[in-house]
Amino acid sequence: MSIDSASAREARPRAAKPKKPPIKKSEATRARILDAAAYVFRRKGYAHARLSDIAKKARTQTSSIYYYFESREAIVSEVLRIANEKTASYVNAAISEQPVGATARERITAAIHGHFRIVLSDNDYTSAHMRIFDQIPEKLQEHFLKVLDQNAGIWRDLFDAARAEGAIAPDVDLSVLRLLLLGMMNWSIEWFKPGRMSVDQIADQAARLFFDGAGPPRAPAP
Amino acid sequence: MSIDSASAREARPRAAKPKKPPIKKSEATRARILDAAAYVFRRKGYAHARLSDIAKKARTQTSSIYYYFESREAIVSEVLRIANEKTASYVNAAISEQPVGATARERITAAIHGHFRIVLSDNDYTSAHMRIFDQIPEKLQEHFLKVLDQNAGIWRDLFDAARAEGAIAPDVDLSVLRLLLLGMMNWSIEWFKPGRMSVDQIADQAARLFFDGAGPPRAPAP
DNA sequence: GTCTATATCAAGATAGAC
DNA sequence: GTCTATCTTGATATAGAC
Repeated sequence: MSIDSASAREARPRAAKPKKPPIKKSEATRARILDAAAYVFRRKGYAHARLSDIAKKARTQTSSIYYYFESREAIVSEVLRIANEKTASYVNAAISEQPVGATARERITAAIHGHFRIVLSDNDYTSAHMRIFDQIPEKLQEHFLKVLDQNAGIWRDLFDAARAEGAIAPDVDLSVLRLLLLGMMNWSIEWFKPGRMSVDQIADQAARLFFDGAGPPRAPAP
Repeated sequence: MSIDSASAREARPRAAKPKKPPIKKSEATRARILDAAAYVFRRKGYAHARLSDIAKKARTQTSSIYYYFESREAIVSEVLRIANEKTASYVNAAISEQPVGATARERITAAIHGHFRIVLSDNDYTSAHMRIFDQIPEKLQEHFLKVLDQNAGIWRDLFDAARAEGAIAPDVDLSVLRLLLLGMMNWSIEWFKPGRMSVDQIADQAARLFFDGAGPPRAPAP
């Protein structure tokens, strides 16, 4: 079974028949199942999510799921693929909203805001990804670790540019810095409760911590 | 079933009988089961850990486990209790190793080192705690969230002292700061691989990031 | 305290009618 | 494409001999 099998279905162009609706029913059902799976995985984790839970949420039957996916694993694989796609495009969008002449610091700040927004959004796909990643079969984990590492490329580029501009001190290890920052952001799903502070306020605090630290200002070396 | 049922067994003093070894066999077996449980939970997560895996690792029988614990849940509860105990005492020890006149910054730095050491140690209990927390039954989660919050008291005290000393800028939100820091540290278990950098080197980078940020030094306001 | 055997149950997956 | 019925497997938990 290919990891991408579920995603390989494309809306194939067909001879124009005015009466046909643009979205086929089967596509809609498949989408409902995926949405339901993301919903259930987010709330119950991978191991405790039953196909019957997913079927119920998708308003269909457990056995009907097998018409669309060949196994439980195929479903989770597709959910994770979509989650990664969403995260990457979200962070990329946040960065490219910055004006052309923006400094590296401004672009990193924008990326931090984008990442917090997606992590703390009510998006079931990305939340499910965080929650279930270390419960899925090893094979899938290995595959998606590669995807994750590819997506980290955007951060590496950002950090390299920041160093070149002098926005990151020369004696800081860029890899560790990136991993510490991502951890700070990703872990927020464990404690964030809407209400006291907005997502953007938290992102501001994090960006400030990232560049300036929590301590008082200190003079540059003479 | 009380959450503490498993821990309630104490080495009860008994009339001195020189021949008796100080550690009863049953205590040793129980400890072996707990060690094995921590080992398996760490590697497989909660849901995928089978009692038979634990029994095998503990060199006993699945059914024998029920002589020591009344359920799977009782085992995990005891593992988590021990994990919390270890973490708290580790961080506390790191702090109290500092000399009496140490600054808040020095004590926080020491605590950061202590926390990284326990998170990235090869201790199965604390690693298992990180891995399985969001897979355990809700009732247990609620209980241990309270324990976690109690343990966070040490960080709150540290931060309050730092603010009083001016080591943390006045416009930083202390709660968010603490949660961001803990996330940065806790997430490290996801990416740390022994080799390139030591745990203490990572802790140094984190402490520096925490107080001074990754950016270049900036002048204090005049 | 430990072992063998087994009851019980839940969940993924499949068959085949409609 | 969807439904009912069922197969199959694997895991927790218990009974009872030793």
